Amino acid sequence: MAPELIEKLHEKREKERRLPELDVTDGVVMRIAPNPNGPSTLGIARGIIINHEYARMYNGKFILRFDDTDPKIKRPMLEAYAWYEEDCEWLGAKPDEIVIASDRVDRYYEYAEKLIKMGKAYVCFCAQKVFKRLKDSKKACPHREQSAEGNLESWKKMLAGEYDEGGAVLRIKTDIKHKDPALRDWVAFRIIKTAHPRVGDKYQVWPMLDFESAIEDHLLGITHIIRGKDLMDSEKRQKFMYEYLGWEYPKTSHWGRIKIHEFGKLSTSGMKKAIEKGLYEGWDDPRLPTIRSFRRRGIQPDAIRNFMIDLGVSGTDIAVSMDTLYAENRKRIDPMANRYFFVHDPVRLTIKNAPPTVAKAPLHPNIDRGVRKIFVQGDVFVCKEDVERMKRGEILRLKDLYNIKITSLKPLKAEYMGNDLSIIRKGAIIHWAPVDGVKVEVLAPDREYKGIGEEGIKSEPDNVVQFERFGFVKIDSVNDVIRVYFAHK
RNA sequence: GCUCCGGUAGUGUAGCUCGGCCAAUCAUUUGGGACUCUCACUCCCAAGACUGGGGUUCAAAUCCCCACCGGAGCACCA
Repeated sequence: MAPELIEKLHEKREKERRLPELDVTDGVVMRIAPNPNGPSTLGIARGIIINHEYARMYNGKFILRFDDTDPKIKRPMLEAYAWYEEDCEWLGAKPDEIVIASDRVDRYYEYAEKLIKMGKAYVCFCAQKVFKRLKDSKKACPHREQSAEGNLESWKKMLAGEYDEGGAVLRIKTDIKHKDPALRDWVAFRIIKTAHPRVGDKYQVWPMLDFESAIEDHLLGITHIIRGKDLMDSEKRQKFMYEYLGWEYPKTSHWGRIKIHEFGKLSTSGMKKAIEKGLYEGWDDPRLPTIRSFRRRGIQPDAIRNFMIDLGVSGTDIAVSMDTLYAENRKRIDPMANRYFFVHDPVRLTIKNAPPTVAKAPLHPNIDRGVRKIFVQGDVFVCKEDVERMKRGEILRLKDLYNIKITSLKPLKAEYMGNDLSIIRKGAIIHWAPVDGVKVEVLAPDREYKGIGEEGIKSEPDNVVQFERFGFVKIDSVNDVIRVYFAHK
């Protein structure tokens, strides 16, 4: 192909990977604002990657902000703060700034007071159900008419801890008759007496996401917000505040629901429960869609990044398959992964008349990195799956070793048949493991595989390798038993 | 019930702003083939879509209306 044509192809491919342009007037400041009530998941990685990518595209700023303002229901996890930083960095999205909401509660109080004084917020003592009934019929509650002074006094009492949990909330006045019920006089602060994992019992009055996020986005100078469409109404609620305070709302766009075939609908809290019950080994269990898990399985950050950028930012609800991510990952790890034999559910195969042989198998089929030498004298292990397909009298090739003829199935026996490569045909080559091989356990999303591998696997801790005819894996730990995490086919 | 958003091949996506160059892009997937001592990689070939109905127009995936389908919000969660 002509070089200029190849050039053109590359150009085209580059274009695919780009996100749609942003409407930029004056710089770009993006943020990802998770609640650290668990580690980052694939869903949050989308937010991290897309927002960071936009900041990068426009030489802007990328901020990681922890919206950890609920010490009770979605209680933050102390370790998760550092995990988020780690995961962002690993994904190639190192934040330029990190902000923690629970450090800045006093500021939120200041703005609350300001809004109360402006007559744009009021302390509401209605029971939740009572208010809902009023709101649904477009009726104001009696507390809405309280004077600014009266509200200020109640607010101070709230802060002083004079009310019980659920006894009072601060509401932002919007339009109680607004046609959209989701926008009518929303809650900005509520009382929570549970201690916060970071700041303890310093505060008993906590802002709701809509309030905290509204203030922070302004203070941090966020120019563009890109997030899930579940937060669409949040924008409409916050815009009332922005108008009262004379601020300009960032430009926004929202993407749809993302569902991953292979993982179903696992929420952070759902995963937490399952881990506590012992169903999973931990947050980085390979069966969980957390970034920590992907990292442990040998999924490359670039693969995740391209995958996310390819998904784009459309408002459509999408259901994606991990196959696409795996294909992306395979392209990256195939050149670097050395090849080894691993036999799961091993069956001992006795070979008659075989001369002692040193098998020489290439570490990589396309790149010359030398060979692995495996000494074999007579017997080897083969996969139960392969045994089940064997027929008596069949001639097979033990890959990189020699040929055999199956002479018996019940006790599995074979006969040495020389080394003639011309017998090789599709489906007649199987892999094997030496009888003195190492014990290997592979933890895969669907099951755990136990078996025997060749000695050389020991020399690859933390590396991604390919177990031939099995799949790509990452060597997790090397002890008496080698622990391995399965990546994909 | 009220409010909002969206519907391009199996899956995701480009095209829609400013209608014609769209018999619709790219990737993945699936099928076939080549190569190969892996069911991996690479390469080649093929398959497969504008939700439906009206309207505007010389011309509609693109603009307008209706219908249908999907999703989100209406929390003292984020």
